[in-house]
Amino acid sequence: MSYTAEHKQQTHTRIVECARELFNRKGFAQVSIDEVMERAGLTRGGFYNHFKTKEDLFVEAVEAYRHFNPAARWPEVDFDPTCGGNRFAQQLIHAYLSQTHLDDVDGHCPMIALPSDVARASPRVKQAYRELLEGMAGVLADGVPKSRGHDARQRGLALAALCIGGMVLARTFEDTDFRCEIREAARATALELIG
Amino acid sequence: MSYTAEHKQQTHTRIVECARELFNRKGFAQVSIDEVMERAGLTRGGFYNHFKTKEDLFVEAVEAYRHFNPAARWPEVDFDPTCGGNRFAQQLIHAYLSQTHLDDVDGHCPMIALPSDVARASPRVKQAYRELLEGMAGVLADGVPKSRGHDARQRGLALAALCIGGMVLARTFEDTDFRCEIREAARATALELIG
DNA sequence: TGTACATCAGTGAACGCGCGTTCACTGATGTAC
DNA sequence: TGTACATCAGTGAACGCGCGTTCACTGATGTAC
Repeated sequence: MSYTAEHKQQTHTRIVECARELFNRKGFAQVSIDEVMERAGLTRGGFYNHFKTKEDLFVEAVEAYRHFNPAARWPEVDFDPTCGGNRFAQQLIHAYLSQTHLDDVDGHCPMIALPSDVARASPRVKQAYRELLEGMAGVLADGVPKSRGHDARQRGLALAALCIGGMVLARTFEDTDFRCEIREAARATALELIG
Repeated sequence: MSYTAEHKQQTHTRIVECARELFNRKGFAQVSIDEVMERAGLTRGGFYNHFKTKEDLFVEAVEAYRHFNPAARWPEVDFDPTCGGNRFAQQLIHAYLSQTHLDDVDGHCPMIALPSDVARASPRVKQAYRELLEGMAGVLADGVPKSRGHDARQRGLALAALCIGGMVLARTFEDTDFRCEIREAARATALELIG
């Protein structure tokens, strides 16, 4: 029976995780399969035991981020799952636009690192990306104070655009001060909007 | 004396313009020099009469956007150069987050199309990108009502992040309704913030 | 318990292709006389 | 005005390289007996 299914699954997951990190760093097209496999401690040829094409790997790499634990990723934030929607949205904004997140290139949210790659990719990749965005916008929409009469979904999408846009721009530059300035600017306005 | 300097300059500009459009559409790495030159009505080899490397073309393509006329680009907006800073910022937000801009892939602002490419490019490309961003944030900062006691530069950067983030996200998807929903959400919140 | 075997995850050479860049050339152009 | 010439923008074949993918193979593993 050769190896166990579990062993294959572990290898598969390891490849996806290495790919996700490399795509975050360098973009989809700039990462070779050789590079991914080497990082996973394997060689080129084995890739096709796990994936039909490189594009399939892209889909799984974007999907993979959903399984991540925000509490583990942003240890400086005390995520409180029992608190109300507004408090949770505040915590998300705080963590998403944190210096920790900005500095953790491997761990970047794919929405920050890969929008232009996704724009050129297959519908399946776009779908995985959309699910991430709807998830984030949903959490933010749940945090919009009902008293103010805003369209919560609309405000949630705008807040997501502000958070993601702020990080996309901050990530683009090398100047430490400018990166931080953009991040802080987006954070201050986002927190003000959520009230 | 062969051709005039003016003739060479015209060809040079034509190549940059074609490159800018193609980079907007497909990203820097996904566009070949063959493709750019063919679009400009020339052949491969001539490229190196005009540029030392492909990266040099990238710098000029990002810089090129500064020379564009917003009134020509967004004909549905009555830009009024004599109006106050606040009105002008409103007009910019309206035009930047317009359906016209979203649909005009060739004419997209490079800040929307190329952030991840710029993040991986040389300092010169980053500098050209930063100048675009500072320009946009400056116009927006000039539009922030002074009465509210906000840090105008900070608010200008956040508004730029919201506008750019909204367009980056909208651009990522194919679903017409979803694209429009994101764009409108970002526009409504941005206009509300500028007051 | 020990051994022979079937499986298939993983290997690494090879293929075909496209790309950035180089280079020897060509021929349209402006100038000198 | 007309012609011979020098220039250099533009041409297109060629080079070297890296990539996605294929394929014949190998050898570690779990199972059957």
